[in-house]
Amino acid sequence: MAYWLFKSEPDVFGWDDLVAKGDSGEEWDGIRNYQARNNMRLMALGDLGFFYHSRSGLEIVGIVEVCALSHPDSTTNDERWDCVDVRAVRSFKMPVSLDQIKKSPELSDMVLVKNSRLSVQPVTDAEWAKVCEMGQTKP
DNA sequence: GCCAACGTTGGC
DNA sequence: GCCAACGTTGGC
Repeated sequence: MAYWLFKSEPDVFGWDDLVAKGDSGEEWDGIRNYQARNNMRLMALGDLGFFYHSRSGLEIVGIVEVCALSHPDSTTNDERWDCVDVRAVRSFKMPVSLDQIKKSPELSDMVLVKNSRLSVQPVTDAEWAKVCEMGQTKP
């Protein structure tokens, strides 16, 4: 199983919005970046991901699960763009801020730090464990 | 709200 | 195939 990180602006679609969608989850649509799309194409059912609030908030607030494999993005007719569906699994007890992540030597290689523009990105097993620990949340 | 960094587009 | 121009993202 692989780990990922999904970014969203809370003013547009935040963690609470995904939680409100319940177990059926929601399309992670609107991605118009090849690297992000390619990452979604690599995802398997049951893969887990962090949910990160960009622009405002700047913290990891929850864990999501991939509940539908990559499929055409329903918000466009452009067949280049695919997306997965995700559903909320659990909230972080303590959100983990970008600041904390930047200060943690173990997390200095996270894509979140190194390529802040990539909105769907891979997370290593070690990074996953560390962030969960910092957030006092079950991995 | 600004702007640096990055990605994409399109003329040549 | 290069690269200037443009558009978008996201931290600050």
